Amino acid sequence: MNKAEILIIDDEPQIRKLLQIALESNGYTVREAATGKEGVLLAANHPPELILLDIGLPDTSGQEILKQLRGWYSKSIIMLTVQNSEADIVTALDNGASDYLTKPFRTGELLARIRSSIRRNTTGESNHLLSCGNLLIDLQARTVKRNNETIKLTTTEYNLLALLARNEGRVLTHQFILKEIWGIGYQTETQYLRVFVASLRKKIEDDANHPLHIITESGVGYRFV
Amino acid sequence: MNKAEILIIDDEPQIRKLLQIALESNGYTVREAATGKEGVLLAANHPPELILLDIGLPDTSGQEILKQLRGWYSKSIIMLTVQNSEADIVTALDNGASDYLTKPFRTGELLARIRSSIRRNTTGESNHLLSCGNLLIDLQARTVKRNNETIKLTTTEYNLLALLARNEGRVLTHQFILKEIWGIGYQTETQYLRVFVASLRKKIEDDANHPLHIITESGVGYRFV
DNA sequence: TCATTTCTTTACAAAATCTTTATATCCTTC
DNA sequence: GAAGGATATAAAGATTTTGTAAAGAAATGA
Repeated sequence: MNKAEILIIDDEPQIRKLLQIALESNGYTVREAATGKEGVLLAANHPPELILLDIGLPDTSGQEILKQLRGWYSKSIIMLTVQNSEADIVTALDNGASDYLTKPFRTGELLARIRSSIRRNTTGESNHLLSCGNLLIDLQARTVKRNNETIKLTTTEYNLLALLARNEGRVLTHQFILKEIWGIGYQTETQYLRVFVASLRKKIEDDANHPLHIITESGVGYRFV
Repeated sequence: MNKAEILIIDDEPQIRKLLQIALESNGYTVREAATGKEGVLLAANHPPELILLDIGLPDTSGQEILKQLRGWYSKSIIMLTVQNSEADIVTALDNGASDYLTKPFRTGELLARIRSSIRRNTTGESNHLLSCGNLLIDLQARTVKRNNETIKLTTTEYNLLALLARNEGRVLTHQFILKEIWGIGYQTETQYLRVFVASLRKKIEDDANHPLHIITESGVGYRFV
């Protein structure tokens, strides 16, 4: 069977070793690079299915490498970050990162994120039916069903949900969402977002206090699962 | 009752007269245009159920008019041709004509072709009976029954209801509905829509204040269920 | 032609949605 | 466990959108 190739770009040997073991034991083929330069070269010669990129690299900043890669590489790039680096994360997502993981990370979460990222870029975007648990979003009919019952959403609520759902599994920054839904010029109005996320949760979550669909990524944005 | 509208675009007055008599005596409403330009204008202001288009027009060639119409008009267009013009016919079919008739034509064949063309584009090949709760819409007969009693609708009311019902469950935007019923150029006249939705609701809903069939999607359009 | 129906337009009332403010809650860090 | 930042929620205006009635214009049919 074909093993998906994953490229790790990180300067810390222990992290690389840890990732290698976790990934290989789960059926992935792994390549490693200790520097950004080396990583770009490897990616160019052996385009992998997914790249794990450390945000803090010694030679060139991870952000720089990310931009370079995004010049031609269109598959998923997951950033590896340390805690409390929201600003870096937001920049990275703006630069085209697919997702991020905060060190130290649990293997389960790592694998889940990788699976979801790979799935996302293999499935065709053409589908207009998004099904997520008890939710069914029909982008063509512009309707949303929960447990098979059509629920009533306002224009903004629907737009927001559709945006999140189209990017299932991926973190969308506050700024990005505000730009998409309200337009440029509203990118600082994060309170709008909170209000509408709250009302959406009331309508689509079983328990709005423990949301299963719209997940808060504190300091960064929201994620739909 | 509700008569389907047919637009004739032909420069010869005798042909128009002949068609008009044949069609009106068979329950159609007829509009006439002597030039291609005039025809396009009429079609845009009163989208008919079907268009009869002469292939040899004096101002612009019928082929040109056909292409223009097909830019936005999706129902049937039957070309009227003279004998021995196979090449023209092939071009016309390539340009999106639904069918053709060779002059001189027998009335029986004309009516048969028209019936079949209208049937094809009103029903999407299959059923022409839409049943929704206590409503029964017959797209071929252009009648609507509520609780088994035929109710009286104006042409516009019927067209609107049929459009909504054919797209059951799907949100249709104001602009789309206006374009389909009133023609391109009416896409900002949302007030027309409100007036007609109100009068439709009065006729088909049990309680017009709590409509079950025509649902308002605020800021977007209407949905039929 | 004239009466009748249907469509268009206007005006205003009603409802829904959005924005803003205020306050509560959660979470991280010290 | 207290402080501070970020997030959640409720509820009040403010605004936009929708519904309805009714009058004038146009089209239709006898």
